[in-house]
Amino acid sequence: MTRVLVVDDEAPILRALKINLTARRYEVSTAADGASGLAAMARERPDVLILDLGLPDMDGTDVIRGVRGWTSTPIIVLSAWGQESQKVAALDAGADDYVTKPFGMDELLARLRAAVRRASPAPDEPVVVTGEFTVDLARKRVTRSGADVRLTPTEWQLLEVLVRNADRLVTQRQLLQEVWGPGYQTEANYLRVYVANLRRKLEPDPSSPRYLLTEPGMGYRFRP
Amino acid sequence: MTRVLVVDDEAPILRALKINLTARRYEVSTAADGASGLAAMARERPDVLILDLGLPDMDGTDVIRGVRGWTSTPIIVLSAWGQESQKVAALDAGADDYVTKPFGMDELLARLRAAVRRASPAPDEPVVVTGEFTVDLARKRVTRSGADVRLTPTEWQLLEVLVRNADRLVTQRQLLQEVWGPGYQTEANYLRVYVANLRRKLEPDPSSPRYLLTEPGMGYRFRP
DNA sequence: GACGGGCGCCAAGGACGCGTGAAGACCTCG
DNA sequence: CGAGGTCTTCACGCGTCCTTGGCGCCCGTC
Repeated sequence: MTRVLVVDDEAPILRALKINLTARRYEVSTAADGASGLAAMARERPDVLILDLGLPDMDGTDVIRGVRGWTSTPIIVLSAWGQESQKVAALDAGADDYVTKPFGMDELLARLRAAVRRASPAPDEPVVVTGEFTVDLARKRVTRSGADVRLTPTEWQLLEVLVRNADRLVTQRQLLQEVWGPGYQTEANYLRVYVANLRRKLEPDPSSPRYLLTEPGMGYRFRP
Repeated sequence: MTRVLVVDDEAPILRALKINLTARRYEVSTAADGASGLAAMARERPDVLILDLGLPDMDGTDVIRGVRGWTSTPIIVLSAWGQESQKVAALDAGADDYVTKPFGMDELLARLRAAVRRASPAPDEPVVVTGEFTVDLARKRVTRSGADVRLTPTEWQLLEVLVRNADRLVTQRQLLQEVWGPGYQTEANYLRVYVANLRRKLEPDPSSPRYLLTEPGMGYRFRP
């Protein structure tokens, strides 16, 4: 299910969006100001952010920059009519789309669909195979010699990031950021623990890995 | 340079866009109806398509579907005010963005930048080759005659700075600053040690380097 | 021909990062 | 309310990498 975070300080709009989006089978969470919006982004990792520019505590473009600092989650911006310079600033700060209030719900929903579709251009290779195990990104399943391998949520997220960047070196910072969120960029401990777990479950010889390689001092690399 | 194809049947709008976009250093080509627009897409492979929905010969959403059949080039749609159902149909057909006429040129330009930015997340030159070895910046990988070369973090950082400034002289100060940070700008020792390491790992004859050259008294230079 | 600066090279120590096991905190079920 | 599973945190041993100093060589200069 697609998860949407709505950040707006006007309660009626918040309620209207929540009702409409929930009816369309989106999973909706909300925040009423910029600071708690940023916090919610990090905590809940929604698939899309709908952001009102007229927040009480922060400038809207600063919120956008705060989000863009660590993720490319699509951002749809809401704002009052006629503030064209704001539009430009928001788009340049990294917003993906812009809707002017008052807006039609149908238009917003269409833009939402477009944003989600753009963000997931992954009909490409949903399943990756190695000599030892196979990873099915779409089904979120891992099998090894025919049998399913049980992964915890964190283990799966970590593996997913590595597999999506197959053959690429993924920095420790990047891994921590994408799995645990910003603010964990120094907790390299977690990586050691969870990479060890994955190796134990996936590698033929966990102590001399063939697929989940560590690049000392830099990060990890998945080799298909 | 970014290439834009504008498809619109109204000559004044076509001219205005062409003038404004050209002034912004876009490379602009035009078409006046859907059929020639599709032909131009296939022929010229622009980086972005700006499409007016009100064309004389075809329905706008059909043009979008025709384009989406074979490429994911960003599409920005133009249309008259108030036709909300059209907007929805266009976005669902695969358009990336939507601008209502009359529109401000600044907004269109901002949306254009956003579309291009989304489409090309990799403005880098990811791989550099020499006669002896290849450096893949994106994958953070160095191969020499087919085999991977193991570099330590510091070695890699140093090599990366040199490769990104290929053919340019990089001063010792700059290298020390970018690899070790400010405050190390006098520790020229480090450079000697690590350049020697890199040469040992990459040069065919480390004692008479062909790719990692010393510029006495100044710094170093990478020659691809 | 002696001198000195800049560079290449080597080797040793100390610091740092990684893998590992284990224990406590936390959450989510039954 | 308890039990199982999951996440966090910590300490230890080991291997690697960084730092540092010294030495010799090749230049230029005096």
